[in-house]
Amino acid sequence: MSPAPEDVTPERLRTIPSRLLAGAAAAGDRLVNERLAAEGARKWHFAVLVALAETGPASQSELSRRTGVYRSDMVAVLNELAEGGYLVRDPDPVDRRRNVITLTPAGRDRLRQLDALVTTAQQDLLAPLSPAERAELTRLLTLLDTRHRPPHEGGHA
Amino acid sequence: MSPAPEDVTPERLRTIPSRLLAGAAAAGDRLVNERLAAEGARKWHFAVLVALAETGPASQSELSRRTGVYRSDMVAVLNELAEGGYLVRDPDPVDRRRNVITLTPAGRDRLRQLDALVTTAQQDLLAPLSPAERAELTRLLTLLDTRHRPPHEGGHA
DNA sequence: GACGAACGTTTGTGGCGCTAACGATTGCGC
DNA sequence: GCGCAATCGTTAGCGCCACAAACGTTCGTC
Repeated sequence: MSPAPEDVTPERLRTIPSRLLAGAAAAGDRLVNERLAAEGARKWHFAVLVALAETGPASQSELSRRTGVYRSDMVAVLNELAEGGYLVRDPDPVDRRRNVITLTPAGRDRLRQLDALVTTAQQDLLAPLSPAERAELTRLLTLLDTRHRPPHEGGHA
Repeated sequence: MSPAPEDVTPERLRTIPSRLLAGAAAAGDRLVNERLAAEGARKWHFAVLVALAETGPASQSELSRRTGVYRSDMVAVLNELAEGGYLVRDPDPVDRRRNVITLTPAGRDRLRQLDALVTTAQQDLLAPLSPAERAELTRLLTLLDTRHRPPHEGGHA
């Protein structure tokens, strides 16, 4: 026990890293969401489109692992994207438990559109920082993220 | 099958600052919450206790501004803390619209207890970083936070 | 005395992370 | 072959959190 009577630092709340992180993350989410919402999209839509564009057609559970969206919630996201004609969901002939999700040309266009919005949102978010500071922040956050990863999804390509 | 030249970089999802921020913030929140939950508390309880300890008795709306908890949600938080005997809620004699929230001795003890938990959680969160990196991260996050503040609540105390 | 604003409170909404369960299918051990 | 555990997509639901809307009370001001 360390019995310090008046131990509370002034401005204590503003110095707690997890609170600072939460605040900055909220600001980033707000920026991204309001821009995507203007086009009727949410960040998950973007994440799924990126994942599909990066490595081609994939199953839902693979998309779930790569984007961080839960398989339960992935269903609705894919429904919405399919309604917009941005992707198609076909049963996998080689494994009939799975669906094969494939990006359509419209989906590629949509991705380019949303990507532009997300990119400018990032610039606005990081506007208070110099280029060197942005790079350093990104580096530090990547360190934290890779170190504090949820259990599964380890190594393979 | 090869995508367009202007297309997405591999690992694009892992390089988006708002996503990195969200991931790190989630890790921090998870660490803090699971420790506080072990004592039957949540981070709002801690935030309110800190605010009260820093500047003494305050009204609910003032606590709301200082902690970032919405006035609507503040009600329940104060109810829970009052049930535990950590603070008392009295009508303000000089302005009968307000309540004066006052920390009890038990509240001070509770604060010390929770503060210890939160502090170790911060250490675990920042464990992957060197002391210099932790300071730099805190500095950068503070810059982002102060620059991206919600509208109201400008300067004075 | 009327009016607009602030305060505390209740109620509701939507996003998000996560759990539980279920039917269909698969691969594995035997 | 056959049973069994695991995987996949899906539905339903919970809890936390940020936030909006509305209401009665009270204050300040005119």
